[in-house]
Amino acid sequence: MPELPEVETIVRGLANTIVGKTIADVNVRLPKMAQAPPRVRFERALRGERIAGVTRRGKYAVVALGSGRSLVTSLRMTGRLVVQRPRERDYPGTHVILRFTDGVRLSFADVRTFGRMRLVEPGEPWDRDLGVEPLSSGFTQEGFAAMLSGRTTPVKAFLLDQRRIAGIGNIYACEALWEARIRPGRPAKALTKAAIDRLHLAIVDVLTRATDMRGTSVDDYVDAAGLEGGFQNVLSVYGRLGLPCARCGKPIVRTVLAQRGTWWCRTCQR
DNA sequence: CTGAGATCCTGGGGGC
DNA sequence: TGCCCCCAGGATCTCA
Repeated sequence: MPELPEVETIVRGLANTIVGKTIADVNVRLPKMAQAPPRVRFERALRGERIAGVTRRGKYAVVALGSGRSLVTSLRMTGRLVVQRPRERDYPGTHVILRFTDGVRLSFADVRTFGRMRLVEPGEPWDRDLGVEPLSSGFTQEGFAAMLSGRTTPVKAFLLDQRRIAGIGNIYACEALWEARIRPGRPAKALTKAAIDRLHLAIVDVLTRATDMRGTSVDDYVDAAGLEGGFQNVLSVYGRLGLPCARCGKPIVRTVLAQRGTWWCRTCQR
């Protein structure tokens, strides 16, 4: 499931390969996957557009177009954005294809069809409800502490709330809480200042290390070139039910919190 | 406002 | 071996 490090890796790959290209035609095989503003036709609006840049906001990949419009893609769990050479075979489950004038294609594939591409008008505040970028200077210890204060919600549920911090998903929420030695079910407001600072540091550290390793491939994730990431080899808790905690040796447990599988160490996460 | 629960999907894994 | 069932999970919506 692509979270911030995976989307960042995809976006960097796209920035290196498709910027400057011009869209020759667009093929939408599953209409719900490709949304456009009222009275705008997705395929027709994109035809002839030049790719001006590719950036990331939270877990969204944002393709800036020459006209000032943007193509915002949410990959959800199994979505893939992959660049393909001319005549290269389509990925299984490809629902939207942008073909450039040089024959290269950008394919949007998703076996579960939860992902979405959305064409956005210039200046449209599509990311209004997204919180702070955790790897930006705007994510401070003080700001984080203020967000947590008074909240009764379990700290893990808080980390998954994209309106507060944008980009953390289930894998990195579990990993950051383990690194900070905090029990996932602990109410946000019950964290001490020391614990808040540990968690702030752990979030930045985990996301940075995972991005450096080009993300985590546990099931479906691949980057824009179709390559897997490397962080799945160094996970501390996620998916490691029964395996020994790297810190204390006790077995990792799995519980359910906020309707999500939650892996953690009962001994060293308090 | 806040939080809980349902919903969307289908490949793959577990159980028998 | 084969088949069935159920689960994974991000965003969005509804409801209390």
